[in-house]
Amino acid sequence: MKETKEKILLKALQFLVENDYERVSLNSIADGIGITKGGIYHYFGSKEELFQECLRTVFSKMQNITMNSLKGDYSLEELLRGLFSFETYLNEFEKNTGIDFAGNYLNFSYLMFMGIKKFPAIKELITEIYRGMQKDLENLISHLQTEGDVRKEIDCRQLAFELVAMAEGVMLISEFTSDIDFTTIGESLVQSTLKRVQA
Amino acid sequence: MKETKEKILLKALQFLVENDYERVSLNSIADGIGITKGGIYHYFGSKEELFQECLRTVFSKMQNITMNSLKGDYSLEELLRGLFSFETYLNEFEKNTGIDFAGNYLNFSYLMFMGIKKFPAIKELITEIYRGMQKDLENLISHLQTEGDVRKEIDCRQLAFELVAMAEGVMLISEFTSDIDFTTIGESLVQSTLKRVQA
Amino acid sequence: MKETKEKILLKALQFLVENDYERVSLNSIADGIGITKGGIYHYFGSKEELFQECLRTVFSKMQNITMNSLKGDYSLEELLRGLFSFETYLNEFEKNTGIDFAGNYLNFSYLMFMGIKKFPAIKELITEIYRGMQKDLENLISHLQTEGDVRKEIDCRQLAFELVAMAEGVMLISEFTSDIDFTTIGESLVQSTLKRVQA
Amino acid sequence: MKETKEKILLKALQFLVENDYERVSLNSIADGIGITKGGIYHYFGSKEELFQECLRTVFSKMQNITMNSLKGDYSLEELLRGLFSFETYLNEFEKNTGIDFAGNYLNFSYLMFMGIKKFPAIKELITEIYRGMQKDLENLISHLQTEGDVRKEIDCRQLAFELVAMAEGVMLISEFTSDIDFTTIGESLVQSTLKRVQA
DNA sequence: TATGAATGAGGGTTCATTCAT
DNA sequence: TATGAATGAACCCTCATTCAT
Repeated sequence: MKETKEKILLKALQFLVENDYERVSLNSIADGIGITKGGIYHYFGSKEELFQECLRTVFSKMQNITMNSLKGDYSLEELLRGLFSFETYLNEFEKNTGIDFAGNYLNFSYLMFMGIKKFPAIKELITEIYRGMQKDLENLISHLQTEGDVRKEIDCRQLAFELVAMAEGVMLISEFTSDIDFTTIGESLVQSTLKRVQA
Repeated sequence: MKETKEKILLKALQFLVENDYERVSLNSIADGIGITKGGIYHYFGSKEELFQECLRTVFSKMQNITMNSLKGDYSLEELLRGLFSFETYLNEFEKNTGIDFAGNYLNFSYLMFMGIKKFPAIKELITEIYRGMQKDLENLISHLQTEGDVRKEIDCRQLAFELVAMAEGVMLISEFTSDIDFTTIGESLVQSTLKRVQA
Repeated sequence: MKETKEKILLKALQFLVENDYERVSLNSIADGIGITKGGIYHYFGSKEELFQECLRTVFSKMQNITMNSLKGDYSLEELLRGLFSFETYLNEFEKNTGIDFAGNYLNFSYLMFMGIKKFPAIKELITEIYRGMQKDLENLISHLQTEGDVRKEIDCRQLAFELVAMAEGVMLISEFTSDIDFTTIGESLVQSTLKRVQA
Repeated sequence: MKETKEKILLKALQFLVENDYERVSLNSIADGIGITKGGIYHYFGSKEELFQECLRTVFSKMQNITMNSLKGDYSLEELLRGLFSFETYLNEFEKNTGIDFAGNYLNFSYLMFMGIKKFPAIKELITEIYRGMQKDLENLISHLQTEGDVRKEIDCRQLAFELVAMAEGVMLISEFTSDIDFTTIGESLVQSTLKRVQA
């Protein structure tokens, strides 16, 4: 049945969020879903294959989420506000995967870095995701520019890059800075960006 | 002699940049510097202890670098330009550690994430580094504000946070976006920040 | 198959009789029965677990032997003679375990002491064995007392303790005293005990 | 200085009472007395040599104690009472070695068994001790027999053996039987022995 | 489709021992 | 007389992998 394979992938992902690759044993996965180690080899040729598929699945879902979040007919302000409401991402993600990142951006980042170091193919996937986000954002901004909502002198491509980078950076740094409020930061970024970009 | 201990630490760090923690074996380190596995235990009580000291050293050096980079009597423009000249960091770092990150920010980030997940003590060290950077930056901006170079309505603390986050985010995202130039990005960020902040 | 597990247990016991715990390596056990070291971990979670089960098995069998030896409708003389025919124990034991103690009571004692020092659970088992022996003996003596074969003033419980202690002591000391004959000793003890106990 | 060597021996013994041979490392001994592992090799050619000398010392002291305890002009009752006042042994021993057996006969027995299994030479020493005890006891009893205090038909040699065995056995078994009082047992043995032996 | 026995390579760790100083 | 660096062998243990069933 398909169920078993998906159970394996899910358990693998769950453990991968908690421990690192080498620490996650096929045994623990098998135990976790009530099958035998050997059974895993019916669905995956090797541990690497399993985890590669696992990560591919994760980041595919992530791509869907980010793509959908940038479709639609947003005003500039709505666009920015969506971009800087960081928690939405992880929540959306948890809804789609069933994996609880516990609001922990570190765990998610670690997954990304680990995937990249281990599987070159994953790096391309992730690159694709960010590239897509930037492209979508660029298009939206460009559209707003055409309609006169964004200043003419703005380089849409670069702005898109900056915005994505900023969002990412804030999520990362906020892990190390407990005395600053997420929502305040988000709103502040929205306002300062509006000020320098809005026509 | 002290040489051996430092050779061990250096080799450990070198391997850690390339592979992940579990993959780096004491065997390979020992082989790499021409001693026996058992010899490592003359200097370190365990693998964990070795790598913790290894990471502690790395991040201590990083702290020194970042702290020094934010001392001095900068104008607002100089300050921002220093903040967004990303390559300077890694270069400075390589000069101090002898470790070649090959302009690869991912490897460095991985080191950070791994350290945080594995050693709580390291997390505190890193938190301290970022907190320090933000505090130093806040003070510098605050000073500039007193002198009338920065707008009165700016919240210095929050601006400091945003700037650090942005710098970090750009370095990270740029790893996935090969078609944008680092120097251009940096200069553009300097300009747009000046525009919204300068009195 | 169950065979392998039992082979492991048996080999472990055999080596344990010869060397001490720390000296018996899983390697030697594995080699001794033609499997791999890793194979042992299919049946036992750790070296300790293996040897604990090993000792538990040994002492359980011992319990059975001693219990059976004290059941039945013996006369006082038969009872004592059974108690002081030391070799019977070890012979019986070898029949049940296949382990050759080579008439060497020291090896067996060592097993006991080692088990006690290392595994608290084993200590309780052994305590139980001796307590059982004493209780059974006490009941038998008490029964004989009721029937008028044992003097009224005898404290059955204490006599039981003394007899067990004496039997044990003789077995132990005889290891260091080669110039005294076991059978003579046994018979002599039977006679002197009869003299002071028999009604 | 002689001090160091004795410190080593003493520390070795102390650890040997607590852990078993393989578990006691030269490192822990060296640490325990504030010297280096290498320093031990100035006094002992190997670990085995050290511990053999260590055990030899222990059992030599034991021999002195037991020998002295059976010298003197005792009455039969005094003799027996001395023999069955078990705690005296360990106390005397602790006074001479500084090692605390914590009233724990098991630890002492274990030392004996371990020594025997590991060093054949030690076995002979111990055999000698017991043989000596039996011989001394035999002489004392024989002397009492000549004086008419012990029945004529008693085989002195065998009685000596029995008494030593009983004492040993009681100490051993009492470790497993917590609900019987040492002093009561001792006194009871004295009485019952008197009854069957005294002229 | 899945089990379970077994392998074999490798990992971290301990420790007696050596030796230059 | 003692240190301290270093070795090397052995140890327990883990785990991905294979394969007969």
